[in-house]
Amino acid sequence: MQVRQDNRPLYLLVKERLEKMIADGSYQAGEQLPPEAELARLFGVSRATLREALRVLEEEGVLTRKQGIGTFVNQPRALVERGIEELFSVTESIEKLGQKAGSIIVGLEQAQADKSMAEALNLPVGAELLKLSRLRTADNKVAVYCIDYIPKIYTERLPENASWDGSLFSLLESQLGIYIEQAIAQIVPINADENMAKLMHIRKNSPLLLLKQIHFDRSGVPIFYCENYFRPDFFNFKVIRKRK
Amino acid sequence: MQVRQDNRPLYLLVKERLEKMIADGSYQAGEQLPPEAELARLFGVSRATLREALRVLEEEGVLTRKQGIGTFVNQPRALVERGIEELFSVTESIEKLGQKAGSIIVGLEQAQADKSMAEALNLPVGAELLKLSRLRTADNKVAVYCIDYIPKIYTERLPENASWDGSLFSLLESQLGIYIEQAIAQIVPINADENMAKLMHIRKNSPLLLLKQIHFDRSGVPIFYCENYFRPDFFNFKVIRKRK
DNA sequence: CAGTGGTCTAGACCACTCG
DNA sequence: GAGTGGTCTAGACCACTGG
Repeated sequence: MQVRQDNRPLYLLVKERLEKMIADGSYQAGEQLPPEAELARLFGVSRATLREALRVLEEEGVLTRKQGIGTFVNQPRALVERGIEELFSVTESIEKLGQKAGSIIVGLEQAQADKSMAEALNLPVGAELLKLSRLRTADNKVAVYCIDYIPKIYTERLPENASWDGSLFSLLESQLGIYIEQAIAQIVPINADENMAKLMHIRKNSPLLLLKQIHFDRSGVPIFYCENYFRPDFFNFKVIRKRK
Repeated sequence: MQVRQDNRPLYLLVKERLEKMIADGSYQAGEQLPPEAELARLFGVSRATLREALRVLEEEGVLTRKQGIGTFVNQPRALVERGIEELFSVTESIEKLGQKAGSIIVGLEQAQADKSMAEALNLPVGAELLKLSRLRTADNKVAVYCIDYIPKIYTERLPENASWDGSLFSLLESQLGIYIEQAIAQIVPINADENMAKLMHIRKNSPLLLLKQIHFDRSGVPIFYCENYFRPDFFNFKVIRKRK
């Protein structure tokens, strides 16, 4: 009796078996896999299920499929580093480095949406915002300067004692049930001006990487905007670029 | 003469009809779609085909599906700009701006792979490379400074009269059948030194965006490495960041 | 031409969410 | 329990690639 003790989907099990066979050398890099029909028979699943497994593996870059030719094993990726295309909060970024994340609040003030900000956040011009300026530290050394602009419609629903010290992502999720799902980031190289240099303990004109980001929730509703100035000696930004 | 008969897959037609219905307001942003079974009936296709259409639309961020709840229409994306996560050659980037791409060759010399380069390109240390330095122009103004390192094993297979003026991507594909599929890019903000400033007709210490890229073919084999210095006043780099 | 992956169907059951 | 999307099957035909 063939029982599936695992309640995980069948195609994931197939995917794992394929991964193992590639890892242990049953199928070498560059080699062609057997036809889908044969693989399906081999694993004892329907071709649709096998194809779902192949689809995931192709999406992960393990395989390449070519119509009319076959399915091939790719070279293993040497670099598995997280790229900037994966969104995480500044707090998470610092913790990923294995360092302790901290915050120093520099400013907390009212602001009004100008034309471009209003457009980005889908608000009327002049809508009230909270402008939050913070220095973010990694092991007590300043690593990022963050300016967040959060619409008042959200901040006024936060409890009085809400803490601005940690991750905005966590605050929005735990207090308001808003899950930040993605962001559009604009990448700008910039030099530290006198003020910024003093705040971040770096020399004037040091190069910084500025990320201007609009954050969206699960439904694609823009939630807040921020400008983050990263010290390039603390962070190593990568991105996977794919041809279309 | 070719009349466009519709050979396109059924699921793409279904996808287009859905997109239209969303665009014309039949299904509003935030609204829940009918169940998959009903939609399949409505379009006269099997549920599997309908689901393929939904899968693509979800991948493109148009829809959100939640098991046990339903399928929902997302807010339309305001920004449809191409992001840096899509790979294109410098030539393509300039042409996308609607400007004329040109090249000025600054240097063409032999080089040997040092440890990090050898590791990146999966070559032995000391392997011979061609180092190609070029200024790339947009409407005859210098926009990018490119240094490409291409293993000799590829360049020696190129014809004598090969032109280094245009896109390396095109050259590799047309002459060697190597299709560059993706790249890993490291993003570094940097200031122009005296030499760079003179070459690019900018002021010393102007901020530049440096992209250090390893390019891979379809099978994941590293092909060549390059360093591109972009003038931020010519290029606007964006990236879509997604939470995992 | 033969062989490959790509698409499609009809029907079934499972897993999750909510009232 | 009722309703949703998630998974799975068996079989069929189509479209592309190469010799």
